[in-house]
Amino acid sequence: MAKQTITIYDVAREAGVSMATVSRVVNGNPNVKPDTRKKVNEVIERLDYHPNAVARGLASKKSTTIGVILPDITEMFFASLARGIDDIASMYKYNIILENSDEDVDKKVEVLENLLAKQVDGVIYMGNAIDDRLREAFKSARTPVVFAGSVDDKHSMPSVSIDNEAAVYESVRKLVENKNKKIAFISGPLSEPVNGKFRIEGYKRALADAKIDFNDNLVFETSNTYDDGIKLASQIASSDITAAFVANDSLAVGLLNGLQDLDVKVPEEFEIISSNNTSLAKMVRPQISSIGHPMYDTGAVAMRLLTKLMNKEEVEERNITLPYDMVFRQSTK
Amino acid sequence: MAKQTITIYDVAREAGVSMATVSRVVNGNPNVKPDTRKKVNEVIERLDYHPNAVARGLASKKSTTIGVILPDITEMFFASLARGIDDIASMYKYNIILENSDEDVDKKVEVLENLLAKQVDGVIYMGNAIDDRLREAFKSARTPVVFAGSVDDKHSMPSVSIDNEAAVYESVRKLVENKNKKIAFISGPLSEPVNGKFRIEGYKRALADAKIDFNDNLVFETSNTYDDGIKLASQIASSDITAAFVANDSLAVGLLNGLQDLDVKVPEEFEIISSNNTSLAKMVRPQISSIGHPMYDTGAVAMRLLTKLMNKEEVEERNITLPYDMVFRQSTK
DNA sequence: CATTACCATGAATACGTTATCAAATTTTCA
DNA sequence: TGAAAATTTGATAACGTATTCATGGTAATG
Repeated sequence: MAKQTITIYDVAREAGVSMATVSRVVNGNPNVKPDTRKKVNEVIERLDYHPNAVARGLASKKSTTIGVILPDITEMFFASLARGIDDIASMYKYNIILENSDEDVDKKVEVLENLLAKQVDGVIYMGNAIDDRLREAFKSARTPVVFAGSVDDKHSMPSVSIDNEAAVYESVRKLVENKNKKIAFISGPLSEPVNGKFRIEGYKRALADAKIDFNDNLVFETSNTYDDGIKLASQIASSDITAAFVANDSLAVGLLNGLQDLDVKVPEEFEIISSNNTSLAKMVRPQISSIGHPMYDTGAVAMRLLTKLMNKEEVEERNITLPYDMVFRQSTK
Repeated sequence: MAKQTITIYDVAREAGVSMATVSRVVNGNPNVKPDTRKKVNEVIERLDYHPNAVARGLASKKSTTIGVILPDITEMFFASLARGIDDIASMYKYNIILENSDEDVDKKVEVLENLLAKQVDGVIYMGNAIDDRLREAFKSARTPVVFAGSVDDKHSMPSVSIDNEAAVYESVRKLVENKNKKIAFISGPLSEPVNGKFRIEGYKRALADAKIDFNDNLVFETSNTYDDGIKLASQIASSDITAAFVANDSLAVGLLNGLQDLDVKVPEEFEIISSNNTSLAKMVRPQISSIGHPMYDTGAVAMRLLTKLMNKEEVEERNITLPYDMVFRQSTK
């Protein structure tokens, strides 16, 4: 009953060839006579032989596995990216080892070492915070790494993302055009470059273009959660702010619902533009205007870039910027 | 520059011991003198030695990796389960290889074989459809498999889930108590046992208890998407149906928004109870009453069960049913 | 002090492939 | 037809670790 694992050696013996030949057949090496190929394939079929990927990995030094590090798979944004990655990965016969980092530095480094120990052929990193220790770990790894959905602000790593500065600029300009004078900037931690550097720069530039003074009191640093959006609502409602750019959809929905619970009319009395345009944005009422982040494509392109790097192909550009679009819905006039 | 991989052999030589001893130290084998352990550890530290997990896997026949098969990681329900799985997995030092199946039978079988080739120590399967071919593949695998979030209706596989029949019964009973006579049952494919068997049985039982005749025209079979919920709305609105159990949150939100767009008042004119209580349910207005499915816990418990099976520990019960709770919000009176 | 039991260690081998290189076979071409 | 070239094949050595079994050393026992 206990059918023992059948190996390449069993196939070789049964087919009357050497294991080298079996290996060639399995790997599609052209240097094998059609007759023997057929014979070997028959035996493989008959014995139901499946190559052991671990042994193969040891011998070839390739695992056909890549590591994916992300903050939290339950965040729609990262799940969408992950889906794009996985689809392209499986197209190229790679598997994905998923690791949730919770944006915890120690955990990230640990997780990376773990992945490297497993001999992954490449790593895709998602997440906004990146500290020197992690950057160092990435650099000393002999394994290609691609950032997806964010860029290392020092541009030391290959990456795929959108131009967040421009996208936020465009969003805020729209709010300005709609006659708003007091426009809030609401995001997660400003320590993350995407917020504290790129996005806020876009915000400032749009204000400057409109000759509106930047006011620190209009910058709200919170977490990217629905609940924090709700909490923020009363504070916002009791101010004279009339519009906000919100860097995350869940956060924006929280704010939206919170404001409406306080009888603030959106968009008549308050306008909102969020970032990412996850499915959430069109599921709430009023539907939220949002920066259309090509999430799936970002993952897909990142994975494609990674395949090139793993293959040591020449890549023209290591830092890829994907186009975004502005999706205006009912949360703006 | 090109720092070559340093192996257990390098450590052994440098520490003046055999590789067997190094292996013992690395694996925490108690049979090693404290002095030598210390010495070896120092060398490991100094050389920055990291055991090669692939070689280890080949030698020990354990990969400390498990496979996770799910329909689509971008569905909140599965993402939450996956998160629970991952947290427990990393607690037990396992890694997760993620595979999206898209509920495609061929792809599932292929994906499973791929996972087995990679010598995963266990598999967690999520998804509602399961055909004989896949069941056969699971059974012939010498690797433990656990179903999470669904049960094989033949109970041939270990599983962790809630009692969907009871949960739907309770939901529909609530709708009956609220004086609804025409109550719709809306779900994804009835070919999936969770819908076509468990959930609809609960629906029928609740109707029978209330002496309401089961009417096939009140059963709507669709897909679990927001858009299909929207589409369904006009059909529902033009009928005399006054309430619905909806087997999926996205679908329910689509229906809710669709109805409201048609000026149907929820819950005054139409009541909705959905299944799963993902974060979506409380993000829309009115908030949706829902079956509180312990998604994270389901994943966590499934993973814990899997560790026991991989460890060949005795398990008292292979089919675990987790408690759910009913979360009544504003979509019911 | 001699004997036994136990603990710590090392040598050698297995794990199942791929890769290298030489040998054997076939094909080509003058 | 014979030599050279090209193609196909096999023997064998990695790959980096865990594991088994034997052995030497040390402590315990009488």
